Amino acid sequence: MEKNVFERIYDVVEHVPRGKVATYGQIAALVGNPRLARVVGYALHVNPRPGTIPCHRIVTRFGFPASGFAFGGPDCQRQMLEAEGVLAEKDGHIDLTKYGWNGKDE
DNA sequence: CTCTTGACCATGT
DNA sequence: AACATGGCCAAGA
Repeated sequence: MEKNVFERIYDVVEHVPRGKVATYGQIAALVGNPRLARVVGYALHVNPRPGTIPCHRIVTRFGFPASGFAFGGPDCQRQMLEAEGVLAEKDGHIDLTKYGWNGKDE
């Protein structure tokens, strides 16, 4: 009995440690298929559990907030990340080389 | 019930 | 190296 893709996505997203960011592809890869990135975006789009699912920690693989981010605005996301301890670059993108979650809690 | 779109990423030309 | 298309899963019309 395998859980639905959504369940896995939420599980992985919630497992993202504070102070780090994960990319859609990373989540999708951990879920099982790196091509499921679209479903990951859709899963967060519905966001059935706001507050439980840190959508602000999920960015594209370039470190930029995804298009159409409709939970407060891209600036709001940067504020959240800074509050988490993730400092964004001057370009507004996140340094995935340092803050990019490896899929393991340190 | 079938087709299209969707917070994306990877591969092919 | 850059542009275009494919692919996966799910939900809306």
